[in-house]
Amino acid sequence: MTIFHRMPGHLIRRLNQIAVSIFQDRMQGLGLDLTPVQFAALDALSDNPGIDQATLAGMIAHDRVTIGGVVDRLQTKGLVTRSVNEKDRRSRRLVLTEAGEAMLARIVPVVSDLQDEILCGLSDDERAAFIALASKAAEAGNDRSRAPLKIRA
Amino acid sequence: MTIFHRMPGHLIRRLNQIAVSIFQDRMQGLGLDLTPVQFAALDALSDNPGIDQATLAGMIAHDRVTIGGVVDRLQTKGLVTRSVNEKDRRSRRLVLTEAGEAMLARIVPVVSDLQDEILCGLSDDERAAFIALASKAAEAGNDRSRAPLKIRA
DNA sequence: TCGTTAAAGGTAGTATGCTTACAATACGTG
DNA sequence: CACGTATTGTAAGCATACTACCTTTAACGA
Repeated sequence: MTIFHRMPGHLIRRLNQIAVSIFQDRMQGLGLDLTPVQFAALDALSDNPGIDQATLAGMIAHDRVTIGGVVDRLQTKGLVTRSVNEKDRRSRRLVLTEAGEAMLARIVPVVSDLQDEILCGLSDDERAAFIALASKAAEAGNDRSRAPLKIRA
Repeated sequence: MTIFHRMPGHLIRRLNQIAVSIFQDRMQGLGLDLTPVQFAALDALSDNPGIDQATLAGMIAHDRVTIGGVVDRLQTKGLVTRSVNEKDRRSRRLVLTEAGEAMLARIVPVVSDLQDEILCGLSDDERAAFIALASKAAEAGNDRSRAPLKIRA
């Protein structure tokens, strides 16, 4: 065990690797093919129907290019519709299909449930402490990210 | 702010995004083109010269395929040599070049220093608490990852 | 109205980080 | 020794997650 393994950068990467793997296992268990970003996009679109890709990107802290690809795949799967916004022909209006809403309703409880599994090594108190610290750090570092979270006013 | 933004999975992804961005900024500040994985590989190889790609992958918790590509790029940059291990012709002996050792020596203090910046929103006590909790969670979830950490005996 | 600026989405290119599959090589037991 | 098995590296393919750049379109000031 070198000091490398105690560095925040490494630990955070490891936790992310574990979280993504657990997410994938759960989806596979349901026979679904959905990634964490795709879930985030569906969730944000359900709460904010009709937004464009750049706004969506800001809501879930991704860059526009990545979200373009994610929306492509959600559209191919029939979960999202993408149409030119006639009020601003640069942007695309994104709306969940019925299948998209149904998919989201089905997986929301699963995704909520799996969150505890990511931190299964921690007690309830420790998990709460971790979430509080992680929230604080993520908020403080928001502007250091390439794709900051942009919460609408 | 939806509940989504308080989910460990999202927070961890955000922290990783922030950490990678800070790493990239620091490297760019030094005029270098080195990624976090590439640093991890150089660090592990400096301590364990002559290991093969699979062993390296286990030491830094990545899969073999990813490390194959990383080593490719380190070799192209002249930081690592890769040669067939005559004792086991399946594997490749990886050794840092002088340039690789020099590069590592140059960036180790920078990388160590930047760790605090990742968690700049936390006080010293909070940062220590975060690291302890993250270490515990990462260790507990190690086997859930697709590429678990394999510490040599 | 014209010209500058800015914003949205796209393409191309790079690097992670995986999956599956396969060739070459080593290793085990019968 | 032969055969089945395991391991190393790699190829092909997919999905993030970016950068840099370009086109289209909108907004705004003079």
